[in-house]
Amino acid sequence: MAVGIRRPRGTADILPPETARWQRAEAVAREVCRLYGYEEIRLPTFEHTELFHRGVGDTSDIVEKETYTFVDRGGRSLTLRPEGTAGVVRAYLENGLGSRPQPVKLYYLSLSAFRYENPQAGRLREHHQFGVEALGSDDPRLDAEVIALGADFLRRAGVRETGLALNSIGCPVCRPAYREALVAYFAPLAGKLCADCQRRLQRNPLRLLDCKEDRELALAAPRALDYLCADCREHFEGVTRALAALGREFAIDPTLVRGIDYYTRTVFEFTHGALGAQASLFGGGRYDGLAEAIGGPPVPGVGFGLGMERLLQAVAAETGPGGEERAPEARLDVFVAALGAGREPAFRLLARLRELGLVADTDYLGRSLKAQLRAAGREGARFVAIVGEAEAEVGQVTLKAMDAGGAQWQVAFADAPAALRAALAGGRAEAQAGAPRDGEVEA
RNA sequence: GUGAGUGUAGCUCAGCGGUUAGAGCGCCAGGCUGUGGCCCUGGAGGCCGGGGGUUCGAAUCCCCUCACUCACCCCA
Repeated sequence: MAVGIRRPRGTADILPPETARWQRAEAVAREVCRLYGYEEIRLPTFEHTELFHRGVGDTSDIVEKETYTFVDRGGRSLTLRPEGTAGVVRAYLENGLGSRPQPVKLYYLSLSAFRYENPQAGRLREHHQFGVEALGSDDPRLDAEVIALGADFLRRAGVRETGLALNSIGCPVCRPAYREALVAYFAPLAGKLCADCQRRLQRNPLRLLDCKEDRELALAAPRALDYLCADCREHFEGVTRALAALGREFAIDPTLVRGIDYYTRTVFEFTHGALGAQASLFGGGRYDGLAEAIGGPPVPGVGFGLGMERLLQAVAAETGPGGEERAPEARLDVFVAALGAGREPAFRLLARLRELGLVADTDYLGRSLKAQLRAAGREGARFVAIVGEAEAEVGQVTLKAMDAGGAQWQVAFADAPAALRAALAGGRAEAQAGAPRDGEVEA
């Protein structure tokens, strides 16, 4: 209200203490990736528009009506990435990662993705994804590994109430037949289909299964699994066997197709009950044709993308309202309170404490001692170092414990850092033992 | 792109035709010429989202617009 310019629709400012929750989730993601042997990749935020048209697909809703596309000053058509996979595959090809040991296993973290959508719960115009891509192998065990990695991440991040839906949508060999079967099934029912579905019948019949208008129709439709070629059937069985070997539970959902065109064979999705209409926590699958589609040699791949905002929403829902509020405060080892002539030496002390690795801060508002102590308490300081007129005169520092006892003693200015370090390391008992007895004052 | 709901202090909200628009929390200060938490007192902070209209008079009623929320579509 106070400012004239506000953030664009569908974007979010992420402030402390919310950023701390992001950092915790990100730390978990890095750790899980490390265990599975995935390394981080960072990519440009925008790519040539062509990449997404050929990769994600012209007939996908994402490219058809949700991209942020612009022409730069050099006349190039560029697009803010709507997802992460196409860029990863492009980078794999462009940087010759095919000549590294295969498979190449990569992850990206809090990668921003842009889609021109109407915002609602769990949906933004800019959101952030944690994703994983394993390139260079079509081994079904790799599909299972990617799924297991995602599941482990969810569990460690604090999400338990989640379910895995799995399906296979075949490959270029078997999909045409399935496509025809779908059209044959839906065509006589065209009159009953919604406007969008009328169009899908022509352009992208698989997506008819996605329609929420009439679940009965979709559930009764021919199933992709029944039309798989021998290779795809074997692959799918391999995935389910591998998941069983890993002890992972899943439910086969014949209507699961997903909205991005590059998927082949395996598709999967984790859903969570606390996300409103946007139940999908993360989704992914195999994309063996993507590298070729964007002009490279055939490179099989499998991966997923996970929405960080939705993840944190799910974590918050499971932690409970109280737990979410109780974000750990930024603890301070020492608050340096300064008054009058003490301000110069106090500022030097502050720098010295930080050099020693203590978390230290001071007052920058010229406040009264009372107010500075209040600030110290608010920031969770364990000790306060007071350097006022009196201390400055005799070259000493008053140290005060901020616990219930509030013990207080004085040390020479030069000894203050060591005394504070000892007090912090040993707790209050040692702190007092190390302090001159006659210097102690009861609060 | 479509539909519904909501816009009042930094936050959560009250006020819903009638003097200078309020509370709680938070922030700052005082109560104690230098001692935190609890308490008390005070202060700062609002073009009542924006524009137009109705009216003697609009935060309040009407219209438009923008934003937010939820939902459709689709996705993370």
